[in-house]
Amino acid sequence: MKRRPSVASAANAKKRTKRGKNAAPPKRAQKLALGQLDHHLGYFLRRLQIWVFQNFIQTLAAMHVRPAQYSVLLIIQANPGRSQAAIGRTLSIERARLARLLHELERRKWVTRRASGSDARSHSLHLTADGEKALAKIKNLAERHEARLASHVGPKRRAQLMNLLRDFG
Amino acid sequence: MKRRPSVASAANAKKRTKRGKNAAPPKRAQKLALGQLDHHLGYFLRRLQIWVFQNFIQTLAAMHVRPAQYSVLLIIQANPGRSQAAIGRTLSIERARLARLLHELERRKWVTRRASGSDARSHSLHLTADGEKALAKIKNLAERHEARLASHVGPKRRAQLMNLLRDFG
DNA sequence: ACAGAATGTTGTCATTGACAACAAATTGCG
DNA sequence: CGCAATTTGTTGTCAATGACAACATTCTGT
Repeated sequence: MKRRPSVASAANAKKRTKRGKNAAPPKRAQKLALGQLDHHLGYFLRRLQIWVFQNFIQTLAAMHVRPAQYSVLLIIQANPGRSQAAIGRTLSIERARLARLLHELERRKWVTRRASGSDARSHSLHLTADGEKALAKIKNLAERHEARLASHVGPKRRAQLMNLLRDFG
Repeated sequence: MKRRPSVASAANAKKRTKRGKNAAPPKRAQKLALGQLDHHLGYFLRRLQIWVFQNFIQTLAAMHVRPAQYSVLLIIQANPGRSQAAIGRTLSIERARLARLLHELERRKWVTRRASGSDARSHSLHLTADGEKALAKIKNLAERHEARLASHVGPKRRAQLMNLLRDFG
């Protein structure tokens, strides 16, 4: 910050007013008007999405699993033997990023990549036994996360949001 | 990718089958099963949020405004003269990031930072005349974005989502 | 008056999304 | 069949973002 000579004026006399019970809250608690932001779905969508991801990451911190990794593990479990391209299409993860993400999962011995019998370019992805075990633990934590989410937004609101968001692909 | 000798087998004979109208779609269109992902609000929340932000960025590409910049401009317009700290608290933008974001808006002559009369540490933020003009254009584009969003998710669903998301923060 | 908090700045690091170039393999089409 | 275009996976790079630490300056509370 550029430091400049103080320009203190008499204008801050009102700061000395002692606050009655309906007066303004202390400065650090003030929230400002949202203006037009109040009419943008994306703003509220993003705020909740950030809350959800942060809670997920914290809740699963013990397993060091991030949301994208979790989603890839689930998709491999539900669709064993598929290629990176198929998984990337399903989750909208770009090829380059998925390749690096899978390197990490392979390094941890959770995922194997075998040669595909039908297409020598592609890998056939499977969970290892370790991967299945880890994913079981991870799913437990993910359920805890989902419960916290429900109590944060309200179970009813959570269900309504699920319905609205799921069936519109 | 590691290149290995082809292991072509007879197993791909079915690839020659000609597809009837109910047969599987071509490989590149296949979507896989979601597994447990289908029960996670965060997954669907994130997918829609990504769609919204990408559409926003594309729709406002002519003005080179990103979502975070837009939100800061709106908050300054709705609350002229406030400090960076107040704006950061409202939008949950971290101090360091907001400082750099405002440097950029100041460089573009959309925002000014005057010395605050009451607190020599803080800046008093205002839109310039240029900033007001630019924001008017930006708001027009943002309305176009919001209309596209409504036609993507359905106007009714959009309204329901707004209600669910807005009044719980 | 003085310790601790707040404000804004700069530096650094990790994650993420996007894009380009590449080798190997497959597909499509004449 | 033969060859161009496409697909698959890999690596490299860049920009945006979020997080955190250190710092000088200023304010607050007691």
